[in-house]
Amino acid sequence: MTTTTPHTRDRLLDSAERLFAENGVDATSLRHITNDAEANLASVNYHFGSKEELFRQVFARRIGPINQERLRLLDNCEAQGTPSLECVLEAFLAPTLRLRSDPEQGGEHFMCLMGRLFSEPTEWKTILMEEFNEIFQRFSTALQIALPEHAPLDLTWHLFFTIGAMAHLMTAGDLLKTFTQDRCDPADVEGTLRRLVDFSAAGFRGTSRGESP
Amino acid sequence: MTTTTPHTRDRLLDSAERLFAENGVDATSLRHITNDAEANLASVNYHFGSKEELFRQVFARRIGPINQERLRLLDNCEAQGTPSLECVLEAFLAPTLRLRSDPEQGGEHFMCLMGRLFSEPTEWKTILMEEFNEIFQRFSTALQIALPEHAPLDLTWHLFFTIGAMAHLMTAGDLLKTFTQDRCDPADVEGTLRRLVDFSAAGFRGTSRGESP
DNA sequence: GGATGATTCAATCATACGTTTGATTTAAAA
DNA sequence: TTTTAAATCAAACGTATGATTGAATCATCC
Repeated sequence: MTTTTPHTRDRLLDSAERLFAENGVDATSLRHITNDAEANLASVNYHFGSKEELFRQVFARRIGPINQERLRLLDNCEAQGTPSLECVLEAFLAPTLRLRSDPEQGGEHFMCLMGRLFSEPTEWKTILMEEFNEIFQRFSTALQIALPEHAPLDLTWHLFFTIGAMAHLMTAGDLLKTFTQDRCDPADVEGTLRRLVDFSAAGFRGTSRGESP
Repeated sequence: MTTTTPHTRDRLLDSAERLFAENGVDATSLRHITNDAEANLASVNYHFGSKEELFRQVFARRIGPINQERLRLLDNCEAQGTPSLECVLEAFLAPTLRLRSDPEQGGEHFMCLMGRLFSEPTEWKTILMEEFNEIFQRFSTALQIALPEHAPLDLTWHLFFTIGAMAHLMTAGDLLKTFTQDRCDPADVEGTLRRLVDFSAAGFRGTSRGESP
């Protein structure tokens, strides 16, 4: 918003995003961030006022476009009449999972950071949830249209499970790759997305067979 | 292992477990812990040597019995011939989810702590994974027996998704309750367990219908 | 009861933290 | 060129951290 902007502010956001993701918010000091960004220690408080506000801005910079993309994809689904379950789920999951292959941006770091936020103490978690409320409501109704015969309460539970699987991919995807000696690789974003969409869709629709052997 | 044990050491473990779960490992200081446990600051380093070792012991105290219970339940499944998918999944999920209703213990705190560990920086995460490796291998083969027609790679992906949903329940279950104004309540442990088992089982078996509308 | 080892305690260590200050540099406006 | 505001800088603020010390206390055994 200033007349001419040196990019110190953006370097701070980039470094903070990466270090928050790699080491956690609490474990990342302003000195780590300013060293990494090759900026003065005081620059954080000059540009952002506090560490908490820096974190909020790191988050706000990315979450808006991501959720916009979610709604855009959902609109695409609904434009062709009653949307399919798979289409709705993909609209929800794709924008975050695709961050992993964000072209030459730090989207991968943000993905990891956002995933971790789900399990962070309440203080930070509420920041995430404020932005998520609208999305949650919007997709809940879309799911009810896609699966009209299911109880709304079931859909809520199932969406919650799906979010859990998504968050786990965001934070521990590299671990899966290590564990399986690269035979499962979340870096194949579209393949991973298809797998998660199919798994969740089957879960939403419910078991197709009886239970006891 | 000493002759007579005052219970300072146990009070430290209990307080650390609770505070680590509520505020995060990094954000919990030894002074918070010792104040809560009504012990002297130096007692942590006397009994455990360091904060990291305290954390390891908090974790080691619980994870062993939990994983033993997992294997016991899995043995129960396999004792009756070829185990059903639901039985195997329940054997995997129940021991952690049931921590929420642990009788007068701090199991709920540990559940939250363990769930967060999945998304914690590598340093702490590896501690979790060392203990998890055997369980992971054991249940992978059990799943292959329960679903012999499925590719092993698919089962690995699906187990990963299931773990994600489980971890999300452990760390953000209270959030689901708040969001739904108590209409979804993870405190109903057996009901929640049944929902997750059914959801995952359907996901494992795959979609029962076509995709496009 | 005195000796011995285990535990607790207050006090302090050096280091790191987020934040603030006031001077200095930079760059656009007059 | 002078003026003015934005931006950067080194230095310090007070507080908190994990760790350590050596004396004091406790319980136990000879």
